[in-house]
Amino acid sequence: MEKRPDLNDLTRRERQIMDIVYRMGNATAVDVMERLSDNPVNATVRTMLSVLEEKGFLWHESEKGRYVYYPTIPLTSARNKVLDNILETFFRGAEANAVISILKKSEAKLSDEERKMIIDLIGRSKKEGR
Amino acid sequence: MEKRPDLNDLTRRERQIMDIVYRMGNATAVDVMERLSDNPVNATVRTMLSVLEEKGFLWHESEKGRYVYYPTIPLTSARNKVLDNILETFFRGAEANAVISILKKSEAKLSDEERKMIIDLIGRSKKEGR
DNA sequence: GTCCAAGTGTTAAATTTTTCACATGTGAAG
DNA sequence: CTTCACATGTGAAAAATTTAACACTTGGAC
Repeated sequence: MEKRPDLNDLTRRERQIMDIVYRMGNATAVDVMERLSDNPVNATVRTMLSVLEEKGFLWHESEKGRYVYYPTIPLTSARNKVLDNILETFFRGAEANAVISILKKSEAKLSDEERKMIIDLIGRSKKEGR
Repeated sequence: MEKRPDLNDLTRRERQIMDIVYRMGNATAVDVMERLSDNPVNATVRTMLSVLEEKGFLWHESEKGRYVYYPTIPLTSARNKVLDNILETFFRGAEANAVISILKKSEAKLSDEERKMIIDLIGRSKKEGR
């Protein structure tokens, strides 16, 4: 039975690396190395990338002789997963705080559509809730 | 120079334990042990709790001879920190998706005040943005 | 084709994390 | 005040993570 990759099982270093890959969309060993604050040696990073691939978190394609790594779990799934997690452990019953906190950070960036969608959701909650 | 505790520096086990403590508000060794899915021995958990205390993530008080552990970083700070992190690495430019995703999960749970506050924030963004 | 800079895989060592056995301390009941 | 169930602290082994040395490939410039 092959275990499905779960972002919660990552070790510290693995997590740092996956964060970089998600942030960039894809990444080579050099990309990752450059962004790690404690400057590990290139070979080190490559080993970790291989490990992550073996564990099923990454896959790569070879482009002009260098490997470009991509996450196997798509960004959108990954972020919903992690969001669920922090809601569950840090925001139970305080979801509104999360929403408010995010909105404060991104005030000016909402499109009209997004605004509408959010207001819709709130309206619906008003009807049902209390 | 004493380093300030940073939730991003946690090892895997440490993170599991801190999650439990945050979830419960406070916790004894037994509490933690019971909630760890792979049933480590009691002494193991206690060692980890000591380590976490030494690193500055927890403190304890003794209550009828047993230690009750509390996070040093208050829940509200902690959750803002982790929220920042995931917004940064997973939701850049897609903050609205985060908001929508949260609202869908907590539709009925908003108080009138919260609803108002959220709508306010959205309104403000409308004025400034575009 | 030859060369070189820049890749890669592998293996083993170094370090860190995690585990647990064991000795010791403590509160409450009798 | 003795006892016992249930705490705690510690030290050292075991396991896991992380590092890097070394040997081998590969693409592109010449």
